[in-house]
Amino acid sequence: MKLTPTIQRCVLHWGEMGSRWGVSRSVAQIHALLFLSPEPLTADGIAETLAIARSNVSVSLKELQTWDLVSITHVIGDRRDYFLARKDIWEVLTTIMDGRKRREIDPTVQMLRDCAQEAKRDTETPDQVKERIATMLEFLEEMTGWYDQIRSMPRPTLLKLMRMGTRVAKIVG
Amino acid sequence: MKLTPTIQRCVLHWGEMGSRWGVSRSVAQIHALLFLSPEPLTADGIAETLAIARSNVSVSLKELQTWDLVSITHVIGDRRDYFLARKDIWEVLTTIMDGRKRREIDPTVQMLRDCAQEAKRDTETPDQVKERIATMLEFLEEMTGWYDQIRSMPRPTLLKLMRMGTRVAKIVG
DNA sequence: CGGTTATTTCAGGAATGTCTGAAATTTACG
DNA sequence: CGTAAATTTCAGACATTCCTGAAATAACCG
Repeated sequence: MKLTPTIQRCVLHWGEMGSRWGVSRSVAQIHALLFLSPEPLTADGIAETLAIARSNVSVSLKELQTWDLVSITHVIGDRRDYFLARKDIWEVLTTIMDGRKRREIDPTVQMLRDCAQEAKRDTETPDQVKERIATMLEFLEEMTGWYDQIRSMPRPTLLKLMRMGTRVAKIVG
Repeated sequence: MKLTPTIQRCVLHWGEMGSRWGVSRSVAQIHALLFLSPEPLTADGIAETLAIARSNVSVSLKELQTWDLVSITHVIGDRRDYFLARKDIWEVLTTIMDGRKRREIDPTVQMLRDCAQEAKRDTETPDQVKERIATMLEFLEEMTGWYDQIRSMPRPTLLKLMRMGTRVAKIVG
């Protein structure tokens, strides 16, 4: 895949953003490249285009597959793996958000549940602190519950809702 | 501030999560401690409670202030600074989200705008790629626009909307 | 099988991020 | 002012993460 200035810019930017999102620069760059590429690419091709080690491409692609953002295809008469990114931006974004929720929010909710449970037998932590923990748990549960509901809605419905913006409040309220 | 097992657990967990969110462990731990603490704390007190260097506390508190999550108070007859975290979880969360949007999403939207602009004069990047960039820009603008609208709604309205969950779709659609 | 190509594993080096402690600076009081 | 307490700065130690290149493994073909 030829790396035109425009594509390069996207790839580099995506790479920088990636490191803020908890994935390595390579992973993010590879994802950007595959996302933009009209055709599937080989691991060797990616390594060459981005000038990174072949082995690095291998592990990065594995990670992208665990995120469900990249899959493998094959072409007849060629035994190399060809890699392909999800092209639907909506799916890409929701996949990433779901993953982050699972890795970052859900464990926190669990921890708070445990703390709230423990707090009953716990005489040494001040009531004010216990209450703050309880409030936080309640809030997070409400938020994640909402998120799950939103996610369960069919996309066209959600899109319509989004386009209405603040007007929904007037109609409902 | 006394570090009971329950509090310690929250602080440690928050610290681990923090590093996934792009803030250092110290910053996250200090934030957790201040958030739970019923009273404002001194920097020395924090350093002692969490067993981290005084200087580390100093820079971490500065960072938390740039995030608008922590502020300073004073008590009469004491010239030390006392630090105080926002206690309203809703505000804490929206403050963090606003910050992340500003630091991560907005620059990406800007980059995509620049690329889309540049694409007009650009003859070497394939049209398919240009189109993908355009789609992505469009989508992100729609999402951020929705976010801004949601954020502009008064909290009780939003809360009501959240509690309705998927039912809003039925009423509206 | 043996040979060839593709992929993965992994030890160690490079780069980055974090924390500490000493020294410098600021602030406030007598 | 001079002094002492409080805070900040910053160089370098420490830790973590990331990447590479060599070697091992797997997949395929004649």
